[in-house]
Amino acid sequence: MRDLFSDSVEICPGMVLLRDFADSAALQGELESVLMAAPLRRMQTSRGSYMSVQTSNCGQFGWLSDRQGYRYSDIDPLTGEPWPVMPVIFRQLAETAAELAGFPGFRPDACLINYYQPGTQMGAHQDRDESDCDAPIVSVSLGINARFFVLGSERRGSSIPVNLSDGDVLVFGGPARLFFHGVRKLKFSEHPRFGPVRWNLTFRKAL
DNA sequence: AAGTCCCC
DNA sequence: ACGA
Repeated sequence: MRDLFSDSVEICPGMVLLRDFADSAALQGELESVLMAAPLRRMQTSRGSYMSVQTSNCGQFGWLSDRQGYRYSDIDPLTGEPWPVMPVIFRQLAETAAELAGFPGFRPDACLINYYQPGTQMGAHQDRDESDCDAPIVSVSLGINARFFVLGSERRGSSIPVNLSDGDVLVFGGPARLFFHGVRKLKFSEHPRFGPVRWNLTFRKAL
């Protein structure tokens, strides 16, 4: 497709960062529409504690966590309705980024929306609730900067730090598909359009 | 364990 | 470290 895009960095084998690849303003408008139909909520973990991030979903399937554990569902438990349709520009961005990163044919059926405010963090975890781990994960950052970190196949050990800014797209697949990763406690800063918050869109092939 | 707590 |  477009080998024209030069501002890409290989973080580790299977993990590619496309810097400022996404049209942040265009995604922002679609995001607002999605959230009107599927509002943000705070998910509970299986042991009863709450995640600091607030989440929603769009696409055929949405990621859920509650006392039953983690899973994908085609129904939003908050509204009882199917999740909002994945906007065309969301899907096209994810497919193009995956192809550029070396994962052609990616067709996401789920988009998890994570909302971070100052103080929000995401502990080290693996994305392992998808049936097809041959498909990569495409992660789009919007709003203020965040300090992302990557471990390996084990939770312990040293991490690779990655600064993620508005419009950055991180693709991880192949050997990095099941790597532990997370987001450090978000530091206060402001973005001209989004204000003092960060959004993350992660595209997956859930089923 | 996508979190919390506790000790160095 | 914990117990999933």
